[in-house]
Amino acid sequence: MIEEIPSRFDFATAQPRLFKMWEQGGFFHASPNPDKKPFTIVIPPPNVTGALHLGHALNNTLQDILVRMRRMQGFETLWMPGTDHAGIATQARVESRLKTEENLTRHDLGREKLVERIWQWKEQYETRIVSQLKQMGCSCDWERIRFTLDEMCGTAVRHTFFDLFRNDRIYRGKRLVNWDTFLQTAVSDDEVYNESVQGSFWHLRYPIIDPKQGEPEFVVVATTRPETMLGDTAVAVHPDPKGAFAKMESELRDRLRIASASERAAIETSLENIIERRASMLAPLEQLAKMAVDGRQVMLPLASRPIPLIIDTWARPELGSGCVKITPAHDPNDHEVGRRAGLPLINILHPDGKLNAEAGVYEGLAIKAARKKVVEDLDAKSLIEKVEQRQIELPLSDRSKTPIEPLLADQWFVRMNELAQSAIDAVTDNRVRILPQRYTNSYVDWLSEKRDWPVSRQLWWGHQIPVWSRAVESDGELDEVRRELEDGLNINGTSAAWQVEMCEETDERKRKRMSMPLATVHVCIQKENDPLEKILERTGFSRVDDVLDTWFSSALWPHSTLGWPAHTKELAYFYPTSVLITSRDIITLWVARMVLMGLNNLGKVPFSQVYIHPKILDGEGETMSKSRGNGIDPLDVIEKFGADALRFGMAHLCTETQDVRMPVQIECPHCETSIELTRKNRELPRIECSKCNKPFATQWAESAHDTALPRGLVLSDRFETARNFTNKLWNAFRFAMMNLSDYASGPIDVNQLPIEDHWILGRLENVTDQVTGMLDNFRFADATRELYDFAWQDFCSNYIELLKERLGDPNRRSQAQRMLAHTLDQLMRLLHPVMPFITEEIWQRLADFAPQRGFPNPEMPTGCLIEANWPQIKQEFHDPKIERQFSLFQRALTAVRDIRSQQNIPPKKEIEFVIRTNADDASALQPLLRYFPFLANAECTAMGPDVTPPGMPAPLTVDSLEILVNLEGLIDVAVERKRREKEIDRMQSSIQAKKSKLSNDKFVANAPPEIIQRERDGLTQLEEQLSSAVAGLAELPLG
RNA sequence: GGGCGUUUAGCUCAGUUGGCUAGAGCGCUUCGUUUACACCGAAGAUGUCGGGGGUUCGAGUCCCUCAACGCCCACCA
Repeated sequence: MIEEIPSRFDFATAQPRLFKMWEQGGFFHASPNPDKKPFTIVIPPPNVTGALHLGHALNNTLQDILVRMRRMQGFETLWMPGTDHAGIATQARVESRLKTEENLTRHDLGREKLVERIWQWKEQYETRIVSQLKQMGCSCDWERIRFTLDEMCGTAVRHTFFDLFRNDRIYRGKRLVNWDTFLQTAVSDDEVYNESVQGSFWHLRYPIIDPKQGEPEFVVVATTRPETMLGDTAVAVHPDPKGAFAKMESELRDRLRIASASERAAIETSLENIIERRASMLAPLEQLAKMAVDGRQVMLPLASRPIPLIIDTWARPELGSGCVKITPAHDPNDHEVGRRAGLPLINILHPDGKLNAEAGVYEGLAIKAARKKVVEDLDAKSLIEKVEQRQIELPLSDRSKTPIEPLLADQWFVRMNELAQSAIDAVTDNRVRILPQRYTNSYVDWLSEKRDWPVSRQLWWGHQIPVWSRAVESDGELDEVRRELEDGLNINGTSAAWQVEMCEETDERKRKRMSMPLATVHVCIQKENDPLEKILERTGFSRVDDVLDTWFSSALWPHSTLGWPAHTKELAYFYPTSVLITSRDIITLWVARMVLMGLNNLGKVPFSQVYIHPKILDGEGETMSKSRGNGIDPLDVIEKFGADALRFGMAHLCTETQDVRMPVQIECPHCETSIELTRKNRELPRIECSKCNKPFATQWAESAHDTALPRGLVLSDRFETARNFTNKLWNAFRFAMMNLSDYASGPIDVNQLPIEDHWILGRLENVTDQVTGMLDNFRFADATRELYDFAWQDFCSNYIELLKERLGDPNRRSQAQRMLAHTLDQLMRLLHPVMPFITEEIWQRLADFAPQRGFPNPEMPTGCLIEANWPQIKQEFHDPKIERQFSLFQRALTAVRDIRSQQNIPPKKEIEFVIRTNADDASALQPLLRYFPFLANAECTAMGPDVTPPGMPAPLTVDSLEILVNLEGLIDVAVERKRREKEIDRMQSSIQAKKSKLSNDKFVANAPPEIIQRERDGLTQLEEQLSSAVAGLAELPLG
């Protein structure tokens, strides 16, 4: 019979079979049930840009653990699955593939066709992601799967946008955006990264118009982007250089006072620089500041435009020339300066990165060419003071890897003032708790800035902004449009709303020159395909092309997926959700926005707890990513170690730390040797095995030569422990099967249970209590550790070993079988959330042999473990006395084994020993003595306070026990002497430490009495043990 | 510049409110194939708890300080 069960768990066939069973059994599906309490988690929707990585595996494992536990605890449990359309990321992927495979741009294809292509891509990747999640065992309600760009989410997005628009929380404004000239779209700040490159720093001379006696001829400004000078509209100088220098100096001196030694040198250097600089620069800067106040101008070279000299604190006297050119349309800081000073904005760029008509003769040149030409022309006029070479931080687009150009563009914004405050309040008054708590700081800090949220993106993939706009050129036209909207169309604000955006530029001539309309009228329509759309289009309105930031729809995820704005029964029952589990990098982007949108739309926070899990780094401390070649695919781990091992491994490393390191190996497909992946070898298309010397392919394999080779799995040996654990469980189950063939159900008589049964029942209760509490508090690593130790040590190594003796005794066999079935059953329940597959498999097979089991009376549990009851927390068997006695037994066992091992006594050689101990412990240990022959091939011949030591006693002391093993005829005197001397040494140093502690008056006076008593007792015991050990050593023959 | 975190065995990490003779897994050494399991069992070795100072009867744990590493945010004409 046992031959039918292989000695290793065949996870590869069990996983799909069990998952199908759960899915078909409808266990994943949740629907409102008034008899139960709801437990809801919404999945952080993975982007449809690619496959899931190990971070997702961690994130989703943790969610499934909670979901499965709550389901077993009797909650109506909904885990809402779905994916995110991930706006720019997805569009960029599809566009770049279009380029490489078909040499087409999105403009060749057109909006509709491109979006169609992206939908195809989405289908493909969504399928893949869902399959990955299912292979991991994720018990989401797959019938409810959503997509942030599907119709249901779209309705929620439109309602939300309309509501914000109507309540004046949405506006259009000019804003400098990070413009990607390659993709021709704005990208968000977090899609920009900086690269440090060697670059030039040009110092340009702008001639001063009509310099007076004693005034300089030029003002010098410095820049890394000289071509932007064509858009300059001022030169700024600090209004009070003297005050600025003084302030800097005093600040530095303050810092110097409290600085640490290591900081001192740097501060002193900057202090010297400031003082030196003030000496040479103060007078000229003050002169320039005065000229600025007098309204003087400089001549902008090449463009030959006079531009004003202005004062602004943005010009920092300590930097560069102390003066700064102001290009409001192409630099975020300059834009602010321009706004303060009322400067005109001159945009010199086309969206494709070529210069426009404002650039005069430079029109049509790309930025790079324009820069070269501008520098040449300035040089020809001797207007370049100097060129420095230095390290420059160059902003690049994460999507196209091309330089970012700040560009002024119309963008839509959400006013954050009140919304942000509501989200701050929700956390500060604990309606939402973020764990670990330290992350609340970044959440609150970020929201506190209350910066308006730019929500428009110049993309085609996303929720198109539901606004129709019309430019208005005169006051009369504006009145006419107003009348039409108010009277003609009778827009009353319930299903459409409108705004008038007046041009910031009041000078009509300038406005016309910059072709800015007097005003723009925006109409927002709540419902899709409203007839109003057509009417507006007939009257000169056109729809805004932009789509919304992907986070706009993600922000609605907890309620949009439940059907909002419809008043569904799901929404009423499952919202607010219970917990959100996510990673720290999207606390601001996502978590904060969900909170404020939940409050805005429903008046309730979307979840009460947010658990932030650690980030997984590779063995060198770097972020894992596919592009770096150090990313682990969860499917590789599942293939090699099984889904349960993946999950256990993930949960096991989930401590409260912010990062976790995981060394990455690639496995040779020929001989299964693991080869460490390092910075050196991780980007190779093929690797040669260090053991069998055969080559194999990696993810980078491209040439036919390489792709023909078998691919190595990218893994981490950190999953081996978990895999071994699954196998240990499997074999414990095999053992049970072997011994339950004649199982007969029936009650277990509590009064007849031996001490080891009391002990395991107590442990079971304790572990249930611990694990439940730990999972309640997101202490996943602690919970798995507890389960691992209990299952491996207590259950397998101790309890099963002890049961073997009873199972061989016909009189005691049936009670032992019932205890075995019960304990295994309970253990499987506790492990199920972490390792659903193997536990379900074992549990079901256990039912074949022992359908009715339980303590003290047998019951017939439900068919599937996934819906079985979570073990109850009782403390009936929790008994410290029994725990202590059992631990004494275990330590005595180890002691006897130790002697055997030290003395090299063959395992088959039976040995004898006696135990000298007090009457209480002796009677407690009595029932366990029978196990020594089984577990150590050793016989305890006598026990009690006055036993006579055997012929050649080898003493060993454990707490209150003195164990004397008879070594007659076995002894290696030299080894034994050494062993005892070592033990005596240890005792002596221990005694010394205790003595000095107890002779310290202050310790005796201050320490709590129980601590002192413990020291005294310990000392007495040690001294007794020592004297007996010394005596024993003296008796030892000399060899 | 502001905020946060980490530093404990060769490696990856635990160590709740100070009471520790500092633990686990992997790796290492020795022994073992007795029918659950060699993805196993038994035993063992390995630590100035990053450095220095302080508080305390007592510090891996609390405070100060120095150092190294990492993350986030801001800024860089």
